[in-house]
Order: sequence, then C-alpha cells, then structure tokens
Amino acid sequence: MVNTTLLVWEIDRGVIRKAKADDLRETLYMLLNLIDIGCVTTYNDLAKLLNTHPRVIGYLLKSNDKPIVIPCHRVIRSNGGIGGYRFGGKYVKKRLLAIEGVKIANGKVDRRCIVSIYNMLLK
DNA sequence: ATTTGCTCAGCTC
DNA sequence: GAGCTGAGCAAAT
Repeated sequence: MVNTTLLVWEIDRGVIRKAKADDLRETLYMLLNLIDIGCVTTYNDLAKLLNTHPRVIGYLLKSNDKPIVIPCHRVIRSNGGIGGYRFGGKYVKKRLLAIEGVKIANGKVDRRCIVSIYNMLLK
C-alpha cells in the first residue's frame, strides 16, 4: 500500500502547504505518463488520487498546451464516455485513441482499455 | 436516456 | 467576498 498524500502538497520557501493548480498540474502530467498506449484512465480516478474533484482535473487538463506530448487525450469519463478535448473536440480525441488502439463502440470506450492509476499505485 | 443536485479551483466583478 | 463557469459524477427518474 503506497501513501499518495504527498502528491497534493508543495513546498514554498521551506513551508509545506496544500498544492495549487500549477503543482497539481505538474503531478497530473507525470501521472499521465503511467498510462500505456492503447489504454485510458478517467477524470474520476485521477481526482481520487490527487484528492480533488473530477471537474478540477478537467480544468487542469484544459490548460495543457502540448497535445500528444502530454497525453491528455487518454483521460475519459468514468462511464466510458469520451469527455472533452480542447484541440478539435471529442471527434479528434476519439480518433487519437483509435490510432493508439483503444476500442470504441458507439461513443463508449471498451471497459478493458480503462486502467486505474489509483489501483496501480495502491498495489 | 435524461434530469438533478453536488462539486471546487479559478476567474470576474 | 459573492457569484458564475466547466474537458465530471452518481443517483433518481
């Protein structure tokens, strides 16, 4: 069992305080690299890990300005829905995922392609 | 399948 | 400070 509490704190001139958006964002981007190509995770899963709300995860990903390099297209809704995408909308996001080998049927991602980073780190 | 209430960081006054 | 906005969720309908 890994303790992930540290992920939501930052150190500012020797003072430990709750992480703000910039720090959460960096941590978030790091976590995205744990997702294999052909797999996705969910806003909800990342929110649990970073001790915040799924909408905040969406908010943080929206400010990503490097698509592909930072694979924010690998984050989808907990019900398998595609979710939003700043660079061309869900149509583009869906195509990117398809290219990576993710199986999608009538707007929903195949359950078997969804991995939980939360479970991955708690193992 | 659709509606409803809840959520919380950041932005605008 | 108060009020609004989402790349969302879960429960109820």
